[in-house]
Amino acid sequence: MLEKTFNPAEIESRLYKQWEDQGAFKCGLRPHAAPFSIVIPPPNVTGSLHMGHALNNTIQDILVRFERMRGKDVLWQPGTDHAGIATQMVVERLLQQENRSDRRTMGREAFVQRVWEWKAHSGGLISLQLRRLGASCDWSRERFTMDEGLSQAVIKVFVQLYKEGLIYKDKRLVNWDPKLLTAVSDLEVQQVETKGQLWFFDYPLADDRSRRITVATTRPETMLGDSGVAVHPNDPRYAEFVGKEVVLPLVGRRIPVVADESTDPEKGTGAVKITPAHDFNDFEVGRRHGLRMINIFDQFAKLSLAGNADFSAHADVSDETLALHGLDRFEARKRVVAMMESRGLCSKVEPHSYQVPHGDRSGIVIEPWLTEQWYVNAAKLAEPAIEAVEKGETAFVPKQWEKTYFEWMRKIQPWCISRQLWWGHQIPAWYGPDGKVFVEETENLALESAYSHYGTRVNLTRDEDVLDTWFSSALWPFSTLGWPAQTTELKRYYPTDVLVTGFDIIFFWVARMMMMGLHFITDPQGKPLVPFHTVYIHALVRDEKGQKMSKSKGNVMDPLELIDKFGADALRFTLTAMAAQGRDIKLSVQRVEGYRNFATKLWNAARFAEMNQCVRAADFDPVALRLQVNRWIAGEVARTRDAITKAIEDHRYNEAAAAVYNFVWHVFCDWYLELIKPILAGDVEDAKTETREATAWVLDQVLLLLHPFMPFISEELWQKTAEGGPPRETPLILAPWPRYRGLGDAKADAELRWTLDFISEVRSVRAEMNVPASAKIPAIVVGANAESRRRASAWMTEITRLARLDSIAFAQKAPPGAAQIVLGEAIIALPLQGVVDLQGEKLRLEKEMARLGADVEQIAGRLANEGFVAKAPEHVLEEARERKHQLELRRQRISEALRRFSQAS
RNA sequence: GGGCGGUUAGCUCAGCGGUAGAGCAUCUCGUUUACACCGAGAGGGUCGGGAGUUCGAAACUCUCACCGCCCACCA
Repeated sequence: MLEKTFNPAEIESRLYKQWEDQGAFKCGLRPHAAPFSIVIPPPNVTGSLHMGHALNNTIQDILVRFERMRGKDVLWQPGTDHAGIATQMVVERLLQQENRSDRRTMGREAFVQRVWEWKAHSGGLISLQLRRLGASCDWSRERFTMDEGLSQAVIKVFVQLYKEGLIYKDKRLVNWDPKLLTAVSDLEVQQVETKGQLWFFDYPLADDRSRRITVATTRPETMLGDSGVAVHPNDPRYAEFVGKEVVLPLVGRRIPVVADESTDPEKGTGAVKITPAHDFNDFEVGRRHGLRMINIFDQFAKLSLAGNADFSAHADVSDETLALHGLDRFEARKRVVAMMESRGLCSKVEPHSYQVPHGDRSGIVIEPWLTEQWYVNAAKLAEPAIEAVEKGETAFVPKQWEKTYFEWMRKIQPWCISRQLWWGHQIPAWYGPDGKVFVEETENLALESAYSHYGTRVNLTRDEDVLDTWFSSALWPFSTLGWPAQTTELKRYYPTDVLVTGFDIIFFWVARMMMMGLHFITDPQGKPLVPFHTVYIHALVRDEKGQKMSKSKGNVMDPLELIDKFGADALRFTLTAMAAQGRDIKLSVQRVEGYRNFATKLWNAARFAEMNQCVRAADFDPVALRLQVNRWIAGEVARTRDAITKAIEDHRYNEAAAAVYNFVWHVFCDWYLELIKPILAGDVEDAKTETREATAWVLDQVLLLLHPFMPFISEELWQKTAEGGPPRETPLILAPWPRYRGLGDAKADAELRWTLDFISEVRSVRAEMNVPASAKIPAIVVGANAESRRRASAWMTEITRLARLDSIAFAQKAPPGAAQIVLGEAIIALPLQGVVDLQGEKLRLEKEMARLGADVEQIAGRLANEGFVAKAPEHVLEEARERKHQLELRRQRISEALRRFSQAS
């Protein structure tokens, strides 16, 4: 017996456990079937489920459940990412709260140990939360990017790329995060629009201190590191200065004025101070002109002047300048400005808005800083990755994202992969006494290598840095399958089929997986393999006002709360229904509530079936149905099945959801169940039996078709409806996706269409004429042909019930004072004397007449157009002619009705 | 500056060259025993402006306006 109300919370955990216990999520259950594989975008081990995850994993789960039902051998590979910076920050904060020693006093080994402990106890919470969503991952294969095996893959990749010259060490400017004290990659830097000021500083000419060149800057404090001034070669204002020297105020250093194409005469004063060690553009200018790189900051972005050869060696550096030593860069800014002002060298200050780079994790201003780091030659690896998408080996859906991918890949910069952190994959590089580097998979191999290099045993010290988290994520599609070992899983499930992800990590992740996959994995013939054939890029989930959800805005919707309140199925269905391609999702609680109602609706339909003994029959064959209503609904099932199948194949999830929703609610519940009530209540046993079986069958099909979207309620009903019928062969999750042959009956469809129209039209007129629902009125069918008379008689019970009529009669003429409805060639007259407002009815008919007139005119115009008749395809013409015919027929009937109407009054 | 989206009913959005759609909201009616988390019905749109292609444009092209997002610029 089904409970009166559907209670998702009660069934969800029970069913999920059941599936897991049954091993339903496991790959390899169907060794002879075609494989279908998806790797999950590994969430951060520190993460908890947010709306983006909910959408991302709902889509994956739909695909996975769909393909599993289609009989494939499905692998949904789950796991988590060690998330270097994020995790290290979490544990450091924890240490701080516990008032324990910080990581530096703890030491590296102890700290890393502590992170592992944290991971064991609190990490991976998100894996549990994914289960609540219903994600049918093969948890027996769960992986973590710092697992032994995956770490092996990381080391191997690093070493090989190094030996191929695709990984190298370089000293250049990096994005330095002075809070996290590590380099970060370009992608981890966010430009933030900032309101600041533009200061105009005068630099006196060395030869003639009365003359000055004025530069404009947003970063006055960096002037201490200036080693030149650049002007545009064609700028007449500064032509005479080029080649001369100016004296850097506060420091006294003589620095040259150089001409450089990159200088924009329009910006600032057209003369720009050059600080090669602290600005990416200046770095290039400095390199072109051989300017000195003067580093004025330490790792905390504090001024570092004392002991700095560029300052202490110069006698003309004032004590006041040296007193700036140790100041934070922003404090230094104020002091430098004050010093310049007091010397009369700050000629102007303007308000100025500009983009300032911030660390996306730390949130503080990034400092370009000169350090030695490890880089990947991304441009080289990008070549085959670009080509693979060009050739369609990997396709993006929607396609427009390919452009984004190409844009970035074609001007890709070297990828800085070293991080000055402790949590992560330590770089397999060892240094000899003279600083020579040995990159090997193990320390022993490095020692061997060093031995043959030096000819004697030496001590090596390992590089302290770890790799960017995305380095290991880039290997995810094959490292999780066991690579570098040539496992059977790797052979069977790689390349994976679909990657489902958000556009925000196309660069971070998708592009890098393409590069690494193509570089390291080949087929038996040696042809490089893409990591996935399709990349489905989904929208971002925003709040109902379209704002990005964020904790600081307080507009975060917690998927788990929504699951608690409305059920996982409702949340999943909401996200699916709204997941149209190419647009962000604005999520509102109301929508979730609406789809919760949908689940309840289905539940109640199942209860209705149960109450009416609609039990599945063992040898049921929908093709053999006899009753028109049952033949019709079977055809509707088949159409719905095809629509859903196609929509999922095309990644149009919202359309798939709409198709199943519309069928269940508006076809099955609103019409079919209402139409069969008289049969079920009647005493024609054959009809009753057939209809019960048909209803049970349709409900079964609904559960099958709905399962990828709403796995819980469908599985629950699947099991509950097993009672009394033949035993279920499998749980729904493993049941086959329906395929039908021979369903769809044009005659039944036409008959039902006619009947449904009859009912709808009468209802509509009744409502418009304010006929009380309690008033049962007669209907008189006028001018009906034999078929319509047959139909009216055959469907008498259903029509009178649903249109609330007391009888249907036939006549040659409509009675006076009746509302009249055109249905095909016939007119349905509703004698409403006394109940109806005659004037109102007349107006109604006239209104319809006018509307019809306009429609007929429009279509007649099209058909009168020679071009249309000559060039439009035949089926379009045929449709137009048929429609015109129908409209004219209808117009004729209405005009007859109007005439009769005026005769009567 | 470079690139990519968006503008369709009050709101949120589908619409993939051939009769303008859904959900929600609104209004009217309804305790007909599956369901008020319901049922029946209704109102509401010259598809941002303009031009073009086409027999035919909400859809394709161009252009303008406004709104987003991404990337590159700390003068």
